[in-house]
Parts: sequence; C-alpha cells; structure tokens
Amino acid sequence: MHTWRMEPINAPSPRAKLDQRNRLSAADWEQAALDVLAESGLAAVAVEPLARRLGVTKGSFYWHFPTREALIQAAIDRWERNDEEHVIAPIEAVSDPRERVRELVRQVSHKHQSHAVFAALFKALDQPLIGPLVERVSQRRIDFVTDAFRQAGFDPVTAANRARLAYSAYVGFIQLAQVGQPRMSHEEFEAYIRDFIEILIPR
Amino acid sequence: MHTWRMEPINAPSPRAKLDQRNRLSAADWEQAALDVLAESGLAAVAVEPLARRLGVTKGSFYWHFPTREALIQAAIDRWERNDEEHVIAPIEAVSDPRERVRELVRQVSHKHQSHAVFAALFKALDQPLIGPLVERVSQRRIDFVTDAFRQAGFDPVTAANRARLAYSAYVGFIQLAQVGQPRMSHEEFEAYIRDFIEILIPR
DNA sequence: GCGACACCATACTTTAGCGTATGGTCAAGC
DNA sequence: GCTTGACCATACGCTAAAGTATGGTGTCGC
Repeated sequence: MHTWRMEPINAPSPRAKLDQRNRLSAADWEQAALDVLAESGLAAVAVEPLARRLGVTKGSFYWHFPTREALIQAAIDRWERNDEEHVIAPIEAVSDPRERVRELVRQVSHKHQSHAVFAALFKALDQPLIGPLVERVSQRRIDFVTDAFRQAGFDPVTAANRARLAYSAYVGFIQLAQVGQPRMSHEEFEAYIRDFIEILIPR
Repeated sequence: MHTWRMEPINAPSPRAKLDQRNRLSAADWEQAALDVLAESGLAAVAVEPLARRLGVTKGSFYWHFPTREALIQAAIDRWERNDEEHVIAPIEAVSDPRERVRELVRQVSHKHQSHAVFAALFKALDQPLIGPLVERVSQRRIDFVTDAFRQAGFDPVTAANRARLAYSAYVGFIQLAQVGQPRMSHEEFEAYIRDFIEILIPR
C-alpha cells in the first residue's frame, strides 16, 4: 500500500548517520503501526503481525517497547503531532476568516492519509487510549471551526451549531468513504464540496 | 443498561405458551447480542461472555446456532427489519415532502437505542457481514432522503448533495455522541436540530 | 581487536475465545 | 411411567496473540 511516510518528529536521531543493515528504530515501529492502523484498524496493530510485516520477530519489538499499549500510545502521539502541524497550522495562516473556512473544507477533503487513521481511531472509541484522544482532538477542531465562523460574522450560537454540523459531516463522510458509499466521480465530489461550502457559508 | 426489547419478528413461537423455568430461545440470544453490540461493540458479541451474561454456558448457544457468525447474522437481520419498520416506514407516512424531511431529522435525533447499534456497526465495517449491510442500509437511506429533497423542490444534483450532507452529519453525530462530544443541554440540542433543519431546508 | 551495547531470534508460558463431543435433565405426550 | 426431544453442562482440543527469558550477532568506541 501507499506508505505515506511522515518525517521524523525528533530531529535526525543520534545514530542515524548510516543505518546499518536492516535494524529498526522505535520510530519505524510507530510508523508501521500507523500504516496498519489506517489500513486495517486498531485490532490489527498487534505485535506479531507487525513483526512479520517488518520482517523481524517480536524479540525486536519488546526491545523498543515495553508493551503493545506503549506502541499504540507512541503511534497516536506521533499522529496527533503530525496532524496538528500539517492540517491545522496551515489553515491558521489564511487571514480572511470566510476564506479560511472554505480552505479548511477543501484542505481536509483531500488529504486522504491522515483521515484514514482518524477514521480508524473512531472505530476504537471504547479503548481507553483512543477515546480521550478523539475527544480532545474533536473538541479542539470544533472550537477552531466555531471560532472561524464567528470571525466570519456569525453570532456565537449559530457559529457553534454550524461548526458542529460541519464537523459531524466531516466525520460521517470519512466513515462513509470506507463503504464506497459516496459513489462519486472526482467531478461529483468537487461539486459536492462546493455545495457543502455554499450551504454552510451562504452569500 | 436499558434493555429496549424488540417484539419478536416471528409470531408467538410454537412452544411459547408457558415458558418453562429459564430456558432460552434463539431470539433471546439475538436480543442479547444486540444489547452488547450497542453497549460494547461487535467484538464483545462473543459466545462465552454472552453465555455468562445470560447465566448459561456455551453448550446452550451451540444448540441454537451453528456458529458465532450465524448469531451475528441473525442479530443484524433482526435489527435491520426492526429499523426499517420503526424509523423508515413511519416517516413515509408524512405527506408534505418538506415537512417530511424535517420530521425525519427530528425523528432520527431522538430514537437513541437503534442508533447505538448503528454506531457499533460502523465500527466494524471491515467485517464481511457488516460492510455490505451498512452499505445497503446507507444507500437506501440516502436515496430516501434524496427523493424527499427532490419532492421538496430541489433539483436532482442539489438534492443528492444535501442528502449526502445530511446523512453524513447524522452518521458523524452518532459517532461523536459516544465521546460525549456534543456537551449540550437538551435545549441546546433542540436548537441545534432547528438550525440543522434551517440550514438544509431554507425558506 | 575487544568488550559493550544495540538489535534481534528462539523458545517458552499464559490467556481467551471458537468449536466439538458427549452426557445430563426436565417437561410433554402417548 | 417411559420415551422423546429441547435445552443445557462439562470437558476437551485448537488457535492467535501477549509477554518473558535468554542467548546470539554485528558494529562501534577505545
């Protein structure tokens, strides 16, 4: 599958001058965890299957991480930081608030990779590590969108409701995308996004 | 939890004149499966835990069903029939198409039980039994809403897009409801629904 | 050129759930 | 009052994955 590598969060690791043969780092495991998380869900983030995928045994894994839970924690931390940096921050650069919301919708409707992880996380809300994360991320995003709507001239209550609606539609869409439900061509999709923006931000 | 019993689909079973001591029927297992499905997701619909919950052993289960998969199939069939009958059919009774969409939103925003099952199903889209079901149900519902929008005067493309948006928002909302994300009072929720309707069906 | 350390393999033990085999019990009907 | 059959218990084998224990190997600093 498309292994959409993220750049390492920590600056070039101390020993990363010339990576010897096939040795793995903790970051490699985290990245692999995010890959299968996006592909096959949290349940598939299992130690032995991951080891097989990476061509090693779990002897390797338990050197880098004390437990499976620690890997998941590290992986979603990595995802959260990356997401914050690559989807939220760029939007905040746009000055005009009205255009900002439009840009947010467009932006978010195209980055397919990070959304797959997010969709997978939504399927594991019962897990103690995941629930709080999704709640925190969602709250942050809804607040952000709400703020954008207010700056666009909507009164606080209307802004909050539109933000909720928009975010719910986003969450629902990435879920439905997995059943091949939006049987749309690229043009239809673009038209849908245009309508989406028109409906939420009239005039 | 609230054991919102469904009425048996098949007319009163042959031997149900006076149920002897504690014996279970296949329908009991299906209902219990739906309960834990709504509470704890599909993974929790496991034979032995279910048996413990019902106060029996799995010896009982394997008399009623050949396999776990058969139970799940029967349970979701039951859910689908019930859902079709209790949420879709009543809506179709409303004549005015505009009011029909409004009623659909209101209706759907209050029946808390069936939605919990639906939310759980969305978390198991990868499962071969669940994916096609959710796809089928979603297609049916989107088509239904699309049709309602067209009857309300929208052109076909706009109607389809608004139906997609509305349904996505619905799906997203029941997901978010599980993280306690919409920290709304009852009044706030009602106001949200009013805004929801206003935004999607202007004028 | 050698010891130390990072990285990995092998070989366990444990746990939880699926499924099977088989025998027990209790109510109904003849 | 004895048999039948619906319903359930008990005991077993199988599988996959989580951890643990321990030993092996290459590569670096010195």
